[in-house]
Amino acid sequence: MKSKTRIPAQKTRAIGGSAVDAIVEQIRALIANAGLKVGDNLPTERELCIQFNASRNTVREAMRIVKAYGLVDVRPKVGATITDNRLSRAFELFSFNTMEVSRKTFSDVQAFRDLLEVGSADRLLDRLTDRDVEDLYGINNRLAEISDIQEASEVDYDFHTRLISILGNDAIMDVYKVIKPVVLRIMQKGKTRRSYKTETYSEHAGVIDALAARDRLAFQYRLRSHLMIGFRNFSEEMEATV
Amino acid sequence: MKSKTRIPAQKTRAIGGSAVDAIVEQIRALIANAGLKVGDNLPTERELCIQFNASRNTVREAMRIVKAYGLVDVRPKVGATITDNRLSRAFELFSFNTMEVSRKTFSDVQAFRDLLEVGSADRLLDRLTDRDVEDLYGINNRLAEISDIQEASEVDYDFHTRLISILGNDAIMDVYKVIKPVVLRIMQKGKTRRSYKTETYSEHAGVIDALAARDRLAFQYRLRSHLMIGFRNFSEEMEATV
DNA sequence: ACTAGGGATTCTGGTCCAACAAATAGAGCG
DNA sequence: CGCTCTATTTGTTGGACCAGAATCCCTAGT
Repeated sequence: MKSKTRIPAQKTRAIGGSAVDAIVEQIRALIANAGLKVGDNLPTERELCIQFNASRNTVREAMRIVKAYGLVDVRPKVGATITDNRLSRAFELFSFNTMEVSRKTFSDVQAFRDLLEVGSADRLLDRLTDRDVEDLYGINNRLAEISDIQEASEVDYDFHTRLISILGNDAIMDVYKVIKPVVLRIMQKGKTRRSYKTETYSEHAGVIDALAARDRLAFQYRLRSHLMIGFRNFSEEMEATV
Repeated sequence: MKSKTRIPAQKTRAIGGSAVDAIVEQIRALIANAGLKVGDNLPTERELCIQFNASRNTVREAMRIVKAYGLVDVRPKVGATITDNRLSRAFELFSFNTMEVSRKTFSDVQAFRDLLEVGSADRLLDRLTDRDVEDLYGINNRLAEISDIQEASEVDYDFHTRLISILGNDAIMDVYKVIKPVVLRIMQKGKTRRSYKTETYSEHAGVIDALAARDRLAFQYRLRSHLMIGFRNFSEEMEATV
């Protein structure tokens, strides 16, 4: 056996996790503990090799992950610079538009939206202002003037986001932003089968009417129906393809 | 110069993009064009090397990305199996938050939890099994045997996570994982003022009792009270400090 | 002859290494 | 001031070995 001074990360890593995963975690910890801010630089790959006792390939694979997470921007000669593009990276995950959202993902997300949008009716009506109603009508009217499905889905998403924004809850808004790509995909799916200019439009209008009339039950009923219709379309689609 | 039959990917790659990025794109196209569904397998790394005309390390870095995107699940000897964990990965990007919990963040997150936990009572009771009740009692009993606040908070979090898990909704579970750091801080804050061995414990027990009795209203009332108590504590704390 | 068990083999991802290529920040020079 | 040149850093390559899971194959027992 050759004389090696260092013990490979392979041997020392915790059971169950790969060496790469462990190093990803160490890099995260490094950023957090060293108090590195946006614009600062990480040590070079070779320095990290020494520091983490791993080969350069392993460190590189870990760095790829951290880069994919949008935490660093790495350039030749310059090294890895701290950034924060996590939100935009989250969107990129779903740029794999060639692959369909799986059925379970779809139903989970729709159930989640039902919980958020229908479930928050009380607080929604508490905080509702005339301005909110105006905006919602305005957004919905844009739907009737659009001929592109992609664009119509964006407007549809805007409608639901505007609805949720009434709650004034940043945590919920952030989550809504993250699931935007999936929701868009779901909406596009629905709009290939239905005429958004008439059906989606009138369903939205019904929801706003109920809001304006402060009719909680009507609001919940119409909104839930609206979400469920999309679900039925998707289900049939899946049955047909599979 | 050695006689090489193949031209390195390094040379042939498009301007501006790395070879790894190009291969990620090709894998993506492969999944789309071959019509691979969840459960199917990708070719082996060595096969992909030949197919994409790249070295194994390059293919591996690309595969790491695809894996990080939640599109495949890679296991030794078995290979890369198609999955769809993209939503989960998208949320994972934000698990890096270590920011301070402001008062608004606190109240937003608690309202969010109320929406998720109290709002899903119907479906929760639909899906509830004896096993769930057993587990919840088990977790809660651990609370009485712990003397460390940090650890008690973890158990408290486990309790609420186990509760949510009854829904069988991956999207909601993922969201819960994301807000874990904030929730833990909230819980720690609450537990410095109250005795978790008696108060938190009995509140949880009350919630489980209501579940076991299939009493929806009692469940919602007790769970909401439980969440609100924490809110009141934190509010006072904040007033005092700020 | 047939089947179940177990051991050997093969295949695959995981890690490591030592080069070389390409890009570029920065030093040095005209 | 602008150019070139060098040193450093990331990017890519090909080759090697390891651990472990899947598979095959041989043997022993019925």
